[in-house]
Amino acid sequence: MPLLVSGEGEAPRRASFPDYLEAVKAIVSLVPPGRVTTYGSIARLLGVSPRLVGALLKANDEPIVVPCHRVVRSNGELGGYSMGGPGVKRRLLELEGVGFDEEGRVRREYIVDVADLIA
DNA sequence: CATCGAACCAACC
DNA sequence: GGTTGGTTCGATG
Repeated sequence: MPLLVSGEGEAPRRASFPDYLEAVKAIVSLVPPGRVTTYGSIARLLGVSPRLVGALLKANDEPIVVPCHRVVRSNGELGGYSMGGPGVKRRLLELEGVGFDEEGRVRREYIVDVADLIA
């Protein structure tokens, strides 16, 4: 059951890409530095498929204002990164204080669910 | 731990 | 009009 949004003076319509993009931006910016969240976590909150979240972040216009590097896979692997490759992504996270294990995965204790951030 | 399949929407060819 | 993506999750061996 997807979200419903209403533009000003416009009939309510089914939320679509740009709308979800806004939501994701807001959510990602809630994640504090030194912590990471997952695609699935966001997806559940918005009621969409995790795949869509990936597509959203890829379509993200401004990676600077929306730190998409703070979103990783649920098993701790980095996932992809459109700009600069995974190496850059890992460096950024390390810079923020996120810990990695020998396998190159984010340690569990650094991963938070967005649900927790709201609660 | 590794593999398989299904769910979902826009972009791309 | 078909394939692909920054994926996930449960089931199975």
